[in-house]
Amino acid sequence: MAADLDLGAAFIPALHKPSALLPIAKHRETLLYMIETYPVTVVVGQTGSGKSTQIPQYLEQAGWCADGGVIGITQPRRVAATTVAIRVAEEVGCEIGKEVGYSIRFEDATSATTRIKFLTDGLLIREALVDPLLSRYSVIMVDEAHERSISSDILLGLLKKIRKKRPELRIIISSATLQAEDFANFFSESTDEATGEGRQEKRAAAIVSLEGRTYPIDTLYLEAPAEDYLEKAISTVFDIHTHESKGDILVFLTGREEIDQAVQAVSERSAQLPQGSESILPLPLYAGLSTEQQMYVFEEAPANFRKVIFSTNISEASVTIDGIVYVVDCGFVKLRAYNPQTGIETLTATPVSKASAAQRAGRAGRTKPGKCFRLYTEEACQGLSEANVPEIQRSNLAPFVLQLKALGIDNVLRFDFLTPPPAELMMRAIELLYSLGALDDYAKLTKPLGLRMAELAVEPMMAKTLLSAPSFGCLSEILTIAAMTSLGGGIWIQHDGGKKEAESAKRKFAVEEGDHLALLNVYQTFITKGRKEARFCHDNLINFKTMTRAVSIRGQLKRYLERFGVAVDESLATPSASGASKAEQIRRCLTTGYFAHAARMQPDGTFRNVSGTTVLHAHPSSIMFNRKADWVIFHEVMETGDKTFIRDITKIEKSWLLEYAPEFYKTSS
DNA sequence: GAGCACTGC
Repeated sequence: MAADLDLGAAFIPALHKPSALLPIAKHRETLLYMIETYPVTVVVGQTGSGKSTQIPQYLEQAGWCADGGVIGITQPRRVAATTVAIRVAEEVGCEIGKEVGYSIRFEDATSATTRIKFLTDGLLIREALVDPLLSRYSVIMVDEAHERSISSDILLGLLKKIRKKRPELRIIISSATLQAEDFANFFSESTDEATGEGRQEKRAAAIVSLEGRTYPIDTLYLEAPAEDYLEKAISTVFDIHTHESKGDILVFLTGREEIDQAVQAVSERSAQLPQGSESILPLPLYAGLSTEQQMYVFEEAPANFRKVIFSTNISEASVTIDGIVYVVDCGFVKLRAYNPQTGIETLTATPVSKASAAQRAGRAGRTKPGKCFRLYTEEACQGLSEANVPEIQRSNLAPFVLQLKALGIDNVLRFDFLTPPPAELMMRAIELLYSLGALDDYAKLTKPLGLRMAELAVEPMMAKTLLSAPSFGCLSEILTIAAMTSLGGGIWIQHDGGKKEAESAKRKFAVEEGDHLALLNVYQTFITKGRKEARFCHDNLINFKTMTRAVSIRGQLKRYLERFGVAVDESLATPSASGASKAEQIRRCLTTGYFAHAARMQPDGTFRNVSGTTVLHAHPSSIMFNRKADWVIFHEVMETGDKTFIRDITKIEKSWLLEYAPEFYKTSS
C-alpha cells in the first residue's frame, strides 16, 4: 500500500476542479436538449459532479434568462445557498449580488440584475405567498431533492401545480440515484382534480445521469454482529491506525454522549501506542459544539498525527471534511419522529437506510480511493430500508398545513404530495390549527388571524401568542420571547467541565415565573449591556452570535407585525421594574397560544399532561427542573431514551386554560 | 438530579 502515500497531494479536490474538467462538462449538450424538450428534468449525480454550479451557467448561456427570467436554484441549507452562489459568481466573474446572487433568511444578496439566484427551499415557498406562480423564474432547480426535506417535498408539489398554468416553466430536480424514477414518475402522472384519480400523461420528465464518483471505495462488513458498536468503533479505529496506510478517519456515531465517550477512550488508549509510532488525534463533531470547536476538524493534523473524527450525521450531508480516507459506520442514526396520538416528538436511534449508508461510505472517496468499515454484517445491510422515511411522514405538520392554506390550497388532504403523509398527521395538524383559531369550522383559513399566523416565521402556537399580545399590552416582551425560543438553544456557552459555572451563570437570570421570563431577562440585559461591553457575554457565558441572531429574528417578526398594522411599543422595561402585573400579562398571553401544552406538577416533582396519561419531566435546563409549581405551559416536549422532557416552562393558573381555550378544555376539565 | 441528530422561514 506504499503507493498510496502522498497520493492525495497529486489530486485536486473535486470541488475546486476547473469547470472544464468536471464530469458534467461532456453532458452539457444533452442537458440543454433535455431541458429544452421536457418540462421536467431529473439530474442524477454525486456530490462534486458540478451540477449545482454548472447547470445554472449553462442555462444562462443558452438564453434562459433572455426575457428577464431568473434561474432559481434551491438548497436545503443556508450555507449551501451562499457558498455555491459565491463560487458561481467567481466563475462567471461577477460581484456577488449582481448577475449571480443568493437569498436566505436575513440575507438578501440579489438585485434587479440578478439572473442566477440561489435560495433556500423554505424561502422559495414563502415567495409563492406573494407570487403564487413564481412568475419571475424561467427555470427552477430543486437541488438535493433526494434528502426529502419537508420544504423540498412541498415545493415539488407546488411546482407540479404551477406547471399546469405555466407550461413554459422548466423544472430541474437534482437527486442521488436511488430515487430518480420516483421524481420522474411523480411529474409524469397527473391527478384528476375532480375525481382524485391518477392518470398517465405523455411522459413529462426525463432523467439524465451524470458520471459517478472519481475514486473507488472498498466496503467491508463484520462477519458477526457487534455486541457494542461503540467499543467496536474504537477498536476498528486502532486497527485502521496500525494496519492501514496514511489517511484520516471519519467515524459515524449517533449522538453527543457517545462521541464524547469515544474521544476520551481513544485519547486514553492512544497513550499505549508504541513509542515513536504515529499518534492519533481524536476530535468530536456535532451540532451542539460552538463554531470554534467545530473548526478543529478542518485543520490539518500536526505531523505524526492521524486525525480521527467522531461525528454525528452532521458529516453525512451538511459538512464536508477533506482528506478522509477511512469511514467507520456504526449503522445507526438518531431520527426525529412525531406521534400524532400524543403530539409528542421522539428522538431515537434507528438503523440507517441503504441510501444513508451509501452516502456515509462516499465520504471516504473524495480525494483518493478509500475504505468504509461497516460495523454490521452484509446480511444486515441487505435488510436495511432503501431510504429514510421522508420527513413529511414523521413530523408535526401544523406549520406546513398553515402555509398550504395560505397558498390557497384549501383541500390539503388532496394536495399532490410526492409521498402523502399519514392522514392522522394531517388531522392532528388541522385540529391544532382549528383550536388556535387559524381555521374555521369549514377548515378554511381565518382572516386576518390565520393568514397572519401563516405569514409569521414562527410555529403556529407562538404565532398565535404574538397576535394575542397587543390585547395583553405585552407585545414588545412577547416579540423577545418568540425570538429567544425559536433559537432552539445555543444561548449558553458550554466549556468542557465548566458545568457548575454554566449553571450559576444561568441562575443569575432566573425568574420565579419560569423560563420564558428568564429568556426575556437575558435578552433585555444583552440589549442594554451585552452589545456595548465586550466582556458581558464572556463573563456571563452567553453566546454572542446566538444572541445576535435573536436580535435579527425579533426585528423580522416586528416588521411583520408592523406590516399588519400593529404598533409595537418599545419601552425598555425589565420584568422586575414593571411590576408583577406585566409578568402576569405575559403568562396569560402565553397561555392563549400554548394551552394545548399544559401540565400539572405532581407531588413527586414530575408533571402530568392534562388528561393525566403521560408523565413529563422538566428538562434539566429548565428553571422548573428543581422548583415547585402547580400548573404550567411549556414550549416543547420531546421523548428521548425512556423519558419525556418538557422545555421552556412557565407557571400559569388553571383557570386561564378555561378562560382562553374553553372549547379545547370543555370536556377534559 | 441530568441532557437535542439535522435543517429552515
